[in-house]
Formats: sequence, C-alpha cells, structure tokens
Amino acid sequence: MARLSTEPYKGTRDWYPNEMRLRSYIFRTWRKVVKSYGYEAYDAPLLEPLEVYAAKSGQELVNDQTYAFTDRGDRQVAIRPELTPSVSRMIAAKQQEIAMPARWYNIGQFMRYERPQRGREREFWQLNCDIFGAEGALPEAEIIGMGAEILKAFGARDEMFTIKINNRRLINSMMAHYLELDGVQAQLMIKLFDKKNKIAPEAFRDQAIEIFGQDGAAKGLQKIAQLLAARTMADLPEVIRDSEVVKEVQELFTYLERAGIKNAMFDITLMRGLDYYTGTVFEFFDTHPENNRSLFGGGRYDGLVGLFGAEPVSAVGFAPGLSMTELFLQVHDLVPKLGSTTDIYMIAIGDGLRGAMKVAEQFRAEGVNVELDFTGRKIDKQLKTAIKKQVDHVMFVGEEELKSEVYPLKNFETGTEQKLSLERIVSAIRDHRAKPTRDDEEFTVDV
RNA sequence: GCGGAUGUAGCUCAGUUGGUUAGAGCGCUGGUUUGUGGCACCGGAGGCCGUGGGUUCGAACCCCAUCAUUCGCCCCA
Repeated sequence: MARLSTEPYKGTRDWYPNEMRLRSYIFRTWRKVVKSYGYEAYDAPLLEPLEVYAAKSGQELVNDQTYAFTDRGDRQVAIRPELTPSVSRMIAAKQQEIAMPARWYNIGQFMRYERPQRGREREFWQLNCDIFGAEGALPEAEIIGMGAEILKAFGARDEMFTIKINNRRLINSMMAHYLELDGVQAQLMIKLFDKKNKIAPEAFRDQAIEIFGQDGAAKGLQKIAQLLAARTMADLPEVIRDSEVVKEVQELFTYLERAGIKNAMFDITLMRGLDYYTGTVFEFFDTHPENNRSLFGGGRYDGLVGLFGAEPVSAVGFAPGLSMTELFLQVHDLVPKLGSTTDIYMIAIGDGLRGAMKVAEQFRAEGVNVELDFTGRKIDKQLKTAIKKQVDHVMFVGEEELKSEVYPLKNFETGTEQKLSLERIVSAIRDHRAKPTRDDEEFTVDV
C-alpha cells in the first residue's frame, strides 16, 4: 500500500501548537477590541442552504467557489463561504426581540473553493463585526474606528496603514449624472475603477474609451481625470458635490477626525465589487511596500436582512481575515514572542516522582498549569524538553524539596533560579501571566 | 480556468560538458561517569534525488507526462 501523504489538503494549513499561538494571539486581540466597544459574540451554522448564497452573490460565484454538496435528504447545502447571509438571516428571524442597535461579532472558519495564493487560502478565519439597526454616519465611524483600533492593538502605527472611503450612492450618482453612463456602462466602469491601481494607465484609458464609445470618449476621459485628481470632497465636480450624499460623507469624515483617525482619505475609485453595499464603503490598506494590498474592508448594506422577508434593517460591518493580519504583522515586525500556555514544567528528581505528582496537583488547584515530566530522563534532557516547548518556568522536585517544601524555580527568560515556597511560586506565576504575550486562549471558543 | 517559477535528509540548500557507496549547515539522537539547558568535543540515525515513462552502456542531471508547492492573472462574498 502506498504511503499516505502528510501534506494538508490543498489550500489548508496544519496548525501546530507553535502556529496556534499566533492565531490565538490574533483572535484574542480582535476579541479584546470589539468587546471593549460592547460587541457580543454569536455564531451560526457551518452549513447553510445553498440558495442563501445564490440569492446574494450570483449563481456563478456560488457554483465555482463554494464547497457545495447534496445531503442525504437531497438538500443542496454549502459550507459557509462567509457569514453575512447567516447573520442577516438570524437578525431577520428575531428582529422584533433583538435589542437594537445590535452590536455583534463572530470569529469563525470559512471555506471557499479558490486557487490559493499569498494571503488567500481555501480554509480561512475571519472576524465578522456588524452593527444592525443604526442609521447615519455614527455607526460607520464606529466600525471604521474599531478597524483602526484593532490594528493599533497589534502595535501598528498610523503610517503603517491607510483607510480609503467612498460611498455607493455617490458612485451611482457620479456614473449616472456626471459621467452620463447608462446602467450597463456604469457596471463596466465600476469594474474598471476597481482595478485601476492594478493595470497600466494606458490600459485604463483604452478600456475607458471603449466604455464611453467613440462619441463621448474625449469628454468622458477629461471628466475622469478631474475625478481622479480629487483629493478631498471639495475638489469634486459641482454636479456631484451638491448632492445630498456628499453631506453624509463629510459627516463621516468629521466623526473620524473627532475620533483621532488621521489616515482616512476619500477615494472616488474605491468600489468594493459587491452588489449589496448601499452606502459607505471602506477599505484598509497596508502601506508597507512588500505588502501593498487591501487588509480588509466593509461598508453599509441596508438591503440584506430584508431578503429574508422581514422589514429592512440597516447594517454596517467589516471583516478582517487571519491570513492578512498575519502578513501585516510579519512585514511590520509586529509578531510578539509567544510562549506556551503551560506555566511550569515540573522535573522530578531521584525518587521524587510520587511526591511531584502531589505537588503538581496542589499547583493545579491554584489555577497554575503544570506539566509533569514523568520520564525519569536525565535532568538536561528534561530541561531541553521544557525549552523546546517554550515553557517559561521549570521547577525541580526531589526528596529534599519534598521534605522542606521549598522548590527551586527557574525562569528561562531571566535565567535566574530561586528557592520558593508553593505560595510564592503561585504568586510569581500570576505576575508573569499578566504579560500580554502569553498564549492564554484556545482555539475559537468564544466566551 | 490561464501564465511563470520551483520540487535532493525533518528544515535551508549545494551538487553540469550524464560516470563508481549523493553532500553541507542547522535540527534530531547517544555519549563526555545520571541534581540543572543554551557552549565545546566524540559517535549515530535519517534520502530509490516529487511520481511515472523515455533517451543512454550508464540519469539527481537530458526529453515527455503527471502531481505538488509557490508567485501572479481571472475572481475575491
């Protein structure tokens, strides 16, 4: 029989304890920030009826990029490729009894059948954070502000990222009234704007001409040039500037300024491909030259909850991903040293094993995590094991210690060793734990 | 779905006018007289060179196919 491969399934990763430490650190940092704004955890099923996604995202996307199958009851289901439809369904189902505005978050796992590449995998994790039932620019400012707070909680500084902001209604108005495009042309132009930074200026111009058609091309290009030159709202052509939407955008920027956010800018070319956005759209970009890409984005989507036959409920949300966050932390050198969840690696010496087991129990009763090495190997081997596991403290228990009830506690970080009583060791461990780099949360369990 | 790059030890890689038992560093493991790691020294294990064909007296090396990884395009909920 052929040997089985040890490689994980395409587009997925194995999470060894070492990798889990970084993931846990990212999750708990997300959690800490959103909880501080009053967001509460929720969760949804891993599987949804396929049509939930089809209704929202279009048939092609669903066919090509979901893990879909027919269950034994002949139902078409899909592994969730995103959470927005699920949470919209949940809100719609109980909208009468949910306290609005509802601030909800989830950290979850998703799958999309895609070609893996840098920062994109088939199996991925992301934070979903939404506020339902709140109109106007305040919830938008809150969500964008939280995005910035999250990056700062990882140690990012303002110059490491920028926030681009645009508004869907402004885009529509621009396409229809300023550029004077019909529906089909507008769709094409939105796509073109969306990839403007990815293609050569000549290619952009040629494709724009194609959309305008021969007659309107010259005038159209001139108008686009004027749009692209706009750095603030004031630079926009009058037709657009006078619209009601502009006031909303300006209001949002005012709130952001008050919140101390300095790196937000208006960008008329920011599109966010999705159809369901109805107002503000935004996207966070990494400024690092080696990772010059979108980190995450979001916006207002007021129509989705209404798809489930309920009254429309306004919604603003965003979704940072794990992989992108990892890349961001790596290129900016923001990954902290992360140790084990184990507090003490206990080494039994001589005939001390039986006693060590008892002592370990005493520590555990105090909430200290103790791993007992019962192998009876030489001391240096046991020490090496402790180091390899990245446990910060090692403790020796032999007959002498059991008699005196004073144990040598070695701290690998400082290289020091002290003889301490059980109580003193417990308090030393508690002090040590207060450090933020310690991995103290497991997996995705959300409490 | 399309294009480029790369597959040699656990990891990072060396290894050409195709020639006998395939190498290094790190890691792993045993020891330097068993109550203290990181250093040093001495030993050891571990590879049918991604896989399958072909060319050749002879292939890690050349050719074809295939799979995988990776970067990009499309797409990105």
